[in-house]
Amino acid sequence: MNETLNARDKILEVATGIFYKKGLAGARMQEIADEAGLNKAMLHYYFKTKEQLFNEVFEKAFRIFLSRIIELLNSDKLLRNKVSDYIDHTIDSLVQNPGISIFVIQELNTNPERVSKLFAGKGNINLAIFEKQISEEFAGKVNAEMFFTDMVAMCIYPFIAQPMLKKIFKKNDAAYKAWLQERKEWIKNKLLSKG
Amino acid sequence: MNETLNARDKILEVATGIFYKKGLAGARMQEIADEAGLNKAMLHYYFKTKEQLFNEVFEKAFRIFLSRIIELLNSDKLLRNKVSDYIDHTIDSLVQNPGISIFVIQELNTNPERVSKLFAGKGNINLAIFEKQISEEFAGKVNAEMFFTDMVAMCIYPFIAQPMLKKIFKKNDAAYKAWLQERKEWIKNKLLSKG
DNA sequence: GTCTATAAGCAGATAGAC
DNA sequence: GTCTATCTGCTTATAGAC
Repeated sequence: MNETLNARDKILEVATGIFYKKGLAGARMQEIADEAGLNKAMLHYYFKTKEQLFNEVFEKAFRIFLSRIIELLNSDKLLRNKVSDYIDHTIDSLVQNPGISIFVIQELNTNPERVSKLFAGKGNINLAIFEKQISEEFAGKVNAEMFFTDMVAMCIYPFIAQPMLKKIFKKNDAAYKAWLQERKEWIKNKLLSKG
Repeated sequence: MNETLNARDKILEVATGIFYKKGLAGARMQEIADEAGLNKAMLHYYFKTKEQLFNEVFEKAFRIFLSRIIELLNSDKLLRNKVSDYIDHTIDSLVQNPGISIFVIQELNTNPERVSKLFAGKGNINLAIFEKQISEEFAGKVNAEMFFTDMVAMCIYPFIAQPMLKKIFKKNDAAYKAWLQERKEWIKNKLLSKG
């Protein structure tokens, strides 16, 4: 990315890529050091332990993955704008951060205590407003939890299952990216239609 | 589960749980041995290396996760039966195999070469029949790739994001399981309605 | 701040007795 | 088949020079 980063940021950038791909247990400090162009001692100088380096990477990932979504859902935008913005933002953000969804999900599963901590901090997702909007829009026929799950699932799953879907649909990287753009509109229609 | 398993099967059973939770790199042969009630030497006696033990676990997981689905999709059932059966089978199967979805997805991501190998073997997913059925049912208005992705995503995502969704929806294990049963019917309606 | 060299501990794998 | 004891190599982490 950027060649003018200081050592600490360079380490973080490189560590992000490696932790995303290999997880905490699979990543090697040596590999991070090599790819960042320094030695292991420097990693420990800036981050003390592997776990601390990992924590910084994870917390940033979680913010990217979730914080704007919480904000958005708790806002007082119109439902269809809210949904539309969620879909655009999520898909764009995941295209720009390859591997982030699996990384976060994997870690939250290995380490479920994190979920409690993280939600306790930044403020919870408040479904109340969303629920009210859904109920109004669909005359009580649509369950907010189901709607929310559908929305998130339809956006995130294509990233989680990317290798499998590429294979099944016989798409290369470029074609898959284009397909994800099409998919934005598909999801909006699917969610907001009154079937 | 079963107390009358022979040593090899007991190891496999225990290893499955541990690999599901911690992955290849995070799992410890010592932990598997302890939980199976024997020692590390026995693990190597039956499986030679950790990787070979892991491979057996993964291949079985992949079969559970995918093989019946391929069969089903390639069958000549009516579309609505096909979809309905897929949803019921997938959700029931994932309820009975906690952690399997993340495990398979994680491994296919760490190790994408596996995807090619596995699909090369058991026979590919053939979308052709499915595509034709969709096109007929929805008068050409529904794209088969999008439909397929929606179907899979809506079923699997609730398992992948289980810790997060439990927290957001404030459900305990029992309530979440009940909700998953409700969700079966919700997904069927959502997919098969003509909005 | 950055490096080299090394300590300390751990985990996978094997040898060999029973 | 099952065990204990041990080897070997790898990985995190630190000590200490510059």
